[in-house]
Formats: sequence, structure tokens, C-alpha cells
Amino acid sequence: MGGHVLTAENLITVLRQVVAEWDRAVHTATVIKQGSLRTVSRPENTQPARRLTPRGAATRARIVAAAVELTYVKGVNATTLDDVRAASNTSKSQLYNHFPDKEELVRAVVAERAAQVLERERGNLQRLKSFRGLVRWRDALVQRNALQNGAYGCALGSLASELADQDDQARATLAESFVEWEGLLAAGLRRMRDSGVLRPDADPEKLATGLMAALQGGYLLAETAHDIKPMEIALDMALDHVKSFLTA
Amino acid sequence: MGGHVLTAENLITVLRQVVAEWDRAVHTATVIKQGSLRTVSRPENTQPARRLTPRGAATRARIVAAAVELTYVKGVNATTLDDVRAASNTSKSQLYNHFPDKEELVRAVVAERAAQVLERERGNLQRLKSFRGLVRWRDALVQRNALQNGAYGCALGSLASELADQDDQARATLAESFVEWEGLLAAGLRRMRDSGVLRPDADPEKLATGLMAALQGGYLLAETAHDIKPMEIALDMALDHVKSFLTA
DNA sequence: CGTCAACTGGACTATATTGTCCATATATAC
DNA sequence: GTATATATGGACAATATAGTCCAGTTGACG
Repeated sequence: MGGHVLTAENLITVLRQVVAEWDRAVHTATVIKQGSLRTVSRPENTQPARRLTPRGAATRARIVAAAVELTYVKGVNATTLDDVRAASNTSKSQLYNHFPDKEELVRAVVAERAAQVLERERGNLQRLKSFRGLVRWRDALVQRNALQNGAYGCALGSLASELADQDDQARATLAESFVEWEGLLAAGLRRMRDSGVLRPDADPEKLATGLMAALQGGYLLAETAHDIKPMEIALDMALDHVKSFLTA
Repeated sequence: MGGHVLTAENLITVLRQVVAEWDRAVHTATVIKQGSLRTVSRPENTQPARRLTPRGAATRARIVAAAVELTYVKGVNATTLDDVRAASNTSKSQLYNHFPDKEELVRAVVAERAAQVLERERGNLQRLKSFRGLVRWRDALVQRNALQNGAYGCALGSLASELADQDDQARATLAESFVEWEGLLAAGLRRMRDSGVLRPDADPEKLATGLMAALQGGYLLAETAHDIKPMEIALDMALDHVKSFLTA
């Protein structure tokens, strides 16, 4: 204070001040420029009015597809927007054009994955009406997971585990998806009960929940062990449980 | 190049160069200073030789305990080192004194959580010898999880899901822990089989894996639905499966 | 075919988080 | 009790990542 000796500290401080002042000046200029460019005729409160052209829709789909892929392999938190940008061959501004922030992109990923899984499972389960059919369902899941030796786990379960305590909206969507998935199983089991394959005291909803839990637990153990055997054992347990309700 | 007009860009460039040069100079000075402070008598290749005094051990334990807590509630990726520092009432340098990086801290968390769960389960399972005992085990887990309405999931399962595809060493530790946990169940089931409670054709290992999968799947569904019912249903299915191997 | 809204690219800023450094304090061993 | 290794605190640097901005391009539609 009051010293006139130029020390390194002094100089650095001075330079910082200069730079900061510059910064402020430049910012002010930019702000003014922006303001002057804004057309006055456009009302400020109008919402963006997103009406996608085919090109925009394609870009959006490409972004979501890349994000679905990356988050499945790396996990949601380990996937950066830059990863997504690169993989989808787009740019930062496109991401923010289609999604207000990362959270919304993640929600789109959740919705897309849920749609994919449910469509697949609808195909596998809508004609389920025999125990043999349930075994085929089990085999298809095991085979699919064996391809990657159990890595990455369930497309929905891994999201659920990562997001459940972090984004309540995503959690709710996932919860609904599980309900719907179990519903597909339950419908098949109900058909089996109504046709006399299962005893009348079989509870389709509870059996479906049991199957889903075995599936999810199996996924997790397989992913951790890098071995699908626990998944097979878990599903076989659940199938045995269903079998115990077979007539005759 | 060759121009003598001082523009803002020029000035900024020059300043950046000056600052960079300074930086380099300061760094060199620091390095030299460090070098001169080093006692020559100490061999360079000696490893840090971490031999904790009681005080250090207490601090380390405090750090791990805080990290265990925070990662359980917020997830591993959402827990910052600054969170851990604040919660453990320590400082950055302490963290890095005890752990080379975040990854190692996470591994310590994994080890600690595994130790905690296994100790608890050892207490719950080491005297397991009847179906009643298995029901008590189930009830204890459900009650414990009901306290938080299913939130956060299993202390090990949630870690497994988050780390399995991200840190192979952590994954391996978790896999071993699951094996040990299942081993506790299997040992109890084997006692039941040997004492004639279970039929000779009961496979303790498979039954244990089934129980564990139902437990983990139940945790996940309960966490997602914010409702422990699916966990109860899943465990009851697994218990029914064990029951189907009871004699008489 | 011209106009304009919508889309695109990428440089840039802001911020959060990890990781480094060193002067000081403390405890353990001699 | 002194010496020395170890632990501590907090300021600091480096980096990674989210998010902003705008000039320029494209394509739909009159």
C-alpha cells in the first residue's frame, strides 16, 4: 500500500485488473450489439414454437440414437455432451436447439429406450399363452445378453439404477415402463390361467413381478460377474415358480 | 506480422505471451527450489512408505465414512471430492494424502461397504438353519429398506450397477462380495439340507443365487417404484422356491 | 425465385471439479 | 526435549464439461 516498487505480485494484479476491465468493456459492447439486432416486432413472450421440419426431426433422432448408444455403454453420467455431439455428427448448438439441457436429453434417452424395449417385448410376449412360450422368452433374453457377456446390463434397469435418485421425472417414466413390461407378462400369464394352463389361484401380476425381479437381479449379477450364469439361474427359479402353478 | 499498429488482438496476444513466459519462469524456479530442498541422502525410488499413525488412520476412516454415506445417497458420480471434504471435516490435501485420486477413494468406499454388508449379513445368516430363519432374514431386509421407502437401493447393488462398466477393479471386488454373500446363504441352506430340512436334491448354491437375484431385482424395482411391495413379492417368490425343496 | 423462419457450425464463456503445492502444525521416536 | 517424519489447511492451477452466442446456410412456402 503506497509502495512504488514494482513486484511480480503488483504487476500480476495490475494486469488482472486491466484484463478484467477489458473483459467488461467487450461484454458491454456485445450486449449492446445483441440488443440492437433484436427485431422489435417480435413479441418477447412467444414460446419457441418448435415445429420440426423433416431435416430437424432427422437430426434430433440422430442425437437421441447416439445418446442412447453411448449412455448404454458408458453410463449416463460418464457420457458427455461432446461425446454425443461427435457420435451424432452434429454440433453443440444443435443439441441445445433440440434439448434445453442435458437432463432433457437424458429424458429423451429414457423414453426412447423404454419404447425400444417395450416394442421388442410386445413382439415377444403378445402371443404368450403356454409355458413353452415363457421358456422361449427366457432364452431370447439370455441369448441377447450373452452376446455381450452380460456387460451393460438391462437397457432399462441400468437407467433406473442410475437415475432413480437423481431425476424424479425419469424415475417415474421408468417405473411406468416396468409396469407396462410386467403388464405384458401378466397378460400372457392371465391367458394361460384363463385357458386352464395355470391353476385359478395363480396371480398373474405377482408372477409377473417375480419374473421381472428375477430378470433384473439376474442382469445385475451377470453384469457384475461378467458371466450370464446367475441370470440363467435366476430366470429358471422364476420359471420354476410359475411352473408350480401349472395344472396337472 | 510486421505490422506496428497496436490492436486489441495484438495486445491480448502479447499479454498472453508475457503471462505464459512468466508462468514458465515461475515454474522453473519452483522446480529448482523443490530440488534443492530434497535431501540427497533419501533414495529416489523409495515408495511413499505409508505407515499410518493413529491420527492419520482416524482421518482416513472419517473420509471413507463420509464418502460411503454421500455416495449411497447421491451416487458415486454425483459425489464430488469437495462434498467429501466438507462432510468429513478435512481438506483437499488430506484426501490426496490418503488416496492418490478419486478412483482409489471410490475403491475404498466399495471395500468399506462390502465389509459392512457382509458383517451385517454374517450376523443374520451364520446361524441360519431353518425356513423360519430365512423368513426372518427376508423380513429384516424388507424392514430396513422400508425405512427409506426403497430409496437408494442395495448398498452393494447400486455400486455394482454404477461401477461395473467403469472400473474393472471395483467390479471384481463387488463380484467377490456377492459370491461371499451368496456363500453365507448357501452355507445356511446346506446346513438345512444336511439336517434333513431340505431334500437332498436341493442345490444350495443355485438357491442362494436365486435368492440374491430376487433380492437385487426387488431392490431395483422398489427403488424405481418408490414402493417396497415388488421387493416383498420377489423375495416371497424366492422363498417359495426354497420351500418347494422342503421335506415332507 | 425470393424471403424468412428454422437449422447449422463452431468459437466462446462460465462453472464445476479434479488435482497440486507449500508453509505450518502435530505427533512420534530417540 | 529435540529432531524428524508425517499430517494438515487452504490457496492455487489445470482441466473437463455444461451452456451461450451469433454469423452464415439451408430449405419450405408463397
